[in-house]
Amino acid sequence: MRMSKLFVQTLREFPSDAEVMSHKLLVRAGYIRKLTNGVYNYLPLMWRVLKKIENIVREEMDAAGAQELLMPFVQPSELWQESGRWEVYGKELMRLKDRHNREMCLGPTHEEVITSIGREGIRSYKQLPVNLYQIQSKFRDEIRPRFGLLRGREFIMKDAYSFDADEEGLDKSYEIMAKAYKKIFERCGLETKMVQSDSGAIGGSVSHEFMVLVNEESENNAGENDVFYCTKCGYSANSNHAVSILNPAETDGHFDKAQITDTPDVHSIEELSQFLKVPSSVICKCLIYVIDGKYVAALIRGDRTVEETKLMNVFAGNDIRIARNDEIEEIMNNSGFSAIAGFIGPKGLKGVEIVADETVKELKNFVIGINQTDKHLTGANWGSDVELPEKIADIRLVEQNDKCKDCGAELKVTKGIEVGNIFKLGTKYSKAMNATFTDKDGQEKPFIMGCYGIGISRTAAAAVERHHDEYGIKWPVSIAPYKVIVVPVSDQDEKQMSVAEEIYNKLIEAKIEVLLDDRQERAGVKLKDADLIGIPYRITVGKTILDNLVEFKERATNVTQTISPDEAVQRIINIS
RNA sequence: CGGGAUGUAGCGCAGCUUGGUAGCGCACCUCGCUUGGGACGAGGGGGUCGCAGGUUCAAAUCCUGUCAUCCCGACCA
Repeated sequence: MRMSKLFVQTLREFPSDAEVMSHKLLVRAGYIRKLTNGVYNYLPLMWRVLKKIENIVREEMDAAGAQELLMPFVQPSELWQESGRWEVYGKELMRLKDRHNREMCLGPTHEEVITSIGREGIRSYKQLPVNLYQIQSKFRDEIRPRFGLLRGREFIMKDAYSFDADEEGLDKSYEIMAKAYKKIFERCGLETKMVQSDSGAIGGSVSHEFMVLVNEESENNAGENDVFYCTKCGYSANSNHAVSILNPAETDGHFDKAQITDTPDVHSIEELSQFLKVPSSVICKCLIYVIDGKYVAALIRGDRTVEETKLMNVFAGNDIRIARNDEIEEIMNNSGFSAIAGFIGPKGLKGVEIVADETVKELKNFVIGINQTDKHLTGANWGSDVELPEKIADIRLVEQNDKCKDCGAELKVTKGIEVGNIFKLGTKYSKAMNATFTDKDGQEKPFIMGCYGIGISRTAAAAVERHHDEYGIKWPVSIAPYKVIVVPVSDQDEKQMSVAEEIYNKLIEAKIEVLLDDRQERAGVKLKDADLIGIPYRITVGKTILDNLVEFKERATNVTQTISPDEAVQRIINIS
């Protein structure tokens, strides 16, 4: 491709509305352009990158025995009613009506559609297992789209769905996908970590995420997830799912008797700890949440933090948020109290479900709110002063240096970009939607399903996050839009131009994806653009061509060498 | 949903306090000159100042509303 004809506009400055590097660079280098909030045009260079990633995904999915198909982007509400998700999916589901006033939605994922395909097409266990996948745009009306391609509302995703006759079959299908994913990301030039995670709105039991770790890059960290991992045994999990052994802390408040103590204007745990001169770990924190519209009080040791996803899962909820002050007021009114936030306790709460984290069980002579403003109960004990809630669960956020539950070593935390995820769905959708097959024994049984996603556009952005420098992008060769760019320094110099053309033609002949910068620009512009766009190899034809020498540059390392044009061509051909 | 900020040419921005008919850099077009790291000179094109009302002889500027975008928070008990 000749640069003079290539549809690309590079910018001299970074766009003002971009925060993370992948967003800044992809816009500046002319790969993407925002159409509206969270929705981007993929310009020709970007589209080449996306197709590269898609093809790697296709090759590995096909090799793993999956078959590609394409499902509609617009889906009827009926299917979502069947699965029960029409009600629970929430505002992220973009709903619309057709001319007959029928309710439809834009596909944020395709479990419902694939389940309907499975139940129509698979009648017998003899047809199983089946794994079907597609590569397609998804639309999720995110609360807050950001970071360019990393969290858009419309994005390209590969989603695969497996159907098996039994759990063993699913385990096998899951294992095959886990292996395929590892290979896919490796081929894309991305090192990933497979971590345990919460299964979220998709539903199901077991799930893992593939994370690109980005902690090393200090400024503008694009990693939206905290990943906890054990340095010894390899345990790793998303913070929404990670568990640990209770960290040791002072659990005895050393108050000699239970009594109501004045704590005027002391609202936070930190203030309370300072005021009473006790460690925060002997304070029993009580947080009021709203889960699917219902009030929940969560008790946790004062030095620890509630993990909202874990808490929500205790109640099998879909939506969680901390209660507003007016809601706390309502609870107080209903329970015959009048305390404000900061002094809430579990005792006597009406219309509120109570759950306690494991951390509060062992507390002795502790401090707790009693629904009286400016007062706390000190020296409290379970049973005699406050009832220990029946519901006890692990609802705490793991912290760095907590001990690994598998081996006892210390856990560390790092930031990650989730580029892929795999779920064991089980029978969640097949049961709800009555998708069954006839098993060996003649019995009608629901499919045991799994689903497997890869964010294609996010993977591209993650690659930029991982591979760039101050001058621009450094694409891994496997997903670069072009492999090599030939740059004649002066378009006035006939010799330089003719050699550049010659190299260009030889590379085309060898079926190499090559750019020729034949623009009438000064050398600086062409060299800057080559770095910015991030083509992995550059062959620069300058004055030294009189000695039959060109410059060969590898973008990944920025190492340059002076070699003959023929050798440069040969080197490119040898790099596959 | 709450808080903060911003909307002026394709991109980056100034002008607004103190109202007077819109400007700078980059990009774009023409000519000259220049060619190893985003040159230079001369000339030129491009903007209903987010939108809608209001105040005024006069509004990018003041007032009201609205829409959009960006950032932060979503942990205070």
